[in-house]
Amino acid sequence: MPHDHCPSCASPDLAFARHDHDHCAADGLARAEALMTARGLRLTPVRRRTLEILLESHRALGAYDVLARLAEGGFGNQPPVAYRALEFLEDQGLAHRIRRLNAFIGCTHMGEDHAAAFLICRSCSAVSEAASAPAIAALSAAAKMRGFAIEASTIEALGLCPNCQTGAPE
Amino acid sequence: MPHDHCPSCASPDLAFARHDHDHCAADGLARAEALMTARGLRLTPVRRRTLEILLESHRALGAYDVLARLAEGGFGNQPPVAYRALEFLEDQGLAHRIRRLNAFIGCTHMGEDHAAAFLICRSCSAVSEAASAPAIAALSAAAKMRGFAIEASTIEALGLCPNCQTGAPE
DNA sequence: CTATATATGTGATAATATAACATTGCAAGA
DNA sequence: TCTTGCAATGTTATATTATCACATATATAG
Repeated sequence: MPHDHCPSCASPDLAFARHDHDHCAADGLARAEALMTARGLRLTPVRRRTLEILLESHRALGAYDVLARLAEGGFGNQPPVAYRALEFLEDQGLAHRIRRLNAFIGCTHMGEDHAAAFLICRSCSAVSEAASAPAIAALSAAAKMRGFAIEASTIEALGLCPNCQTGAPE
Repeated sequence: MPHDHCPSCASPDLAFARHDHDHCAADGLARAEALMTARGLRLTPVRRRTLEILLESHRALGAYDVLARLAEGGFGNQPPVAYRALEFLEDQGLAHRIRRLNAFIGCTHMGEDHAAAFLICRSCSAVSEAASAPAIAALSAAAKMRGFAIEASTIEALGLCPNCQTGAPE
């Protein structure tokens, strides 16, 4: 399932693939702007810069890493500055929290109204985003048996990305 | 899939069901002892007590909650005491970490050599353990497309358990 | 232009987790 | 039986992650 908005994309997700990352990041930012406009919400300077920082790589960044980068740009350097921006981006589906790493990553499927699953490389820390719908469907069977109503889910897999499978530490 | 070791069990997992919890907890402890013996490892007093504490309820407990309970019993009350015991139990599959809650819960499927998925009630905090194999199978498709090798996974769903679906805060 | 809501800044602190090293106690082989 | 070595526990200190509370600033609607 290539991105229909990204003609150069032939892979299900770019995180592990060599690609024009400048394009990738710029595109993400543009999509975010468009979404915020459409929703009547504001991608303020802190929020925009926070997203920009996250989109610089396909790796998850801790809130304090983000905060340090924000401070470099003249924004406040107290934790709430970063946490608030990150929370906003997460609420809007522009970024995701990776619970396994206590860290955050820019979304690579903005606007696709998605619940996401993540593949996290334990060697290079790259994170690829996948649709979680199939996994949730599987979980739903267990939920149904128990009468449990699922509202949100966290689906993360740790392992090795294709680039790290040769010669990575065990 | 009822527990074959538990004749009174008609449900896939007991966490949300009324049941003889004394039996449930005692059984868990006994199974843990048996497993440790079989593996030639030691369920020392701290570890045993830690497991006992976790098995007292089908709720996840923070490491510091566990620590306080351990201290009551005369064990050390510094964080590593709890974290080490919890880590040991987790490594042995006797307990699980719930990442969404930064907390730990006693395993309800000891010895079944399982990767587990969790259904977490946001109202009463009860946690039910399910097999994660089906969900992981679904994720595997995405992993395969990307050439990613899954080694471990975190699968957690947040929602409402059957007991909390009527009249729970939105 | 002003009232209001939204967003940001700041200081303090809470909650979670680990590092490093000392001490104890069990256990296998001399 | 010793003793030697390893596994487990205890303790101090500190790192990391996250939130609260309140002051200030900025945008937007009326």
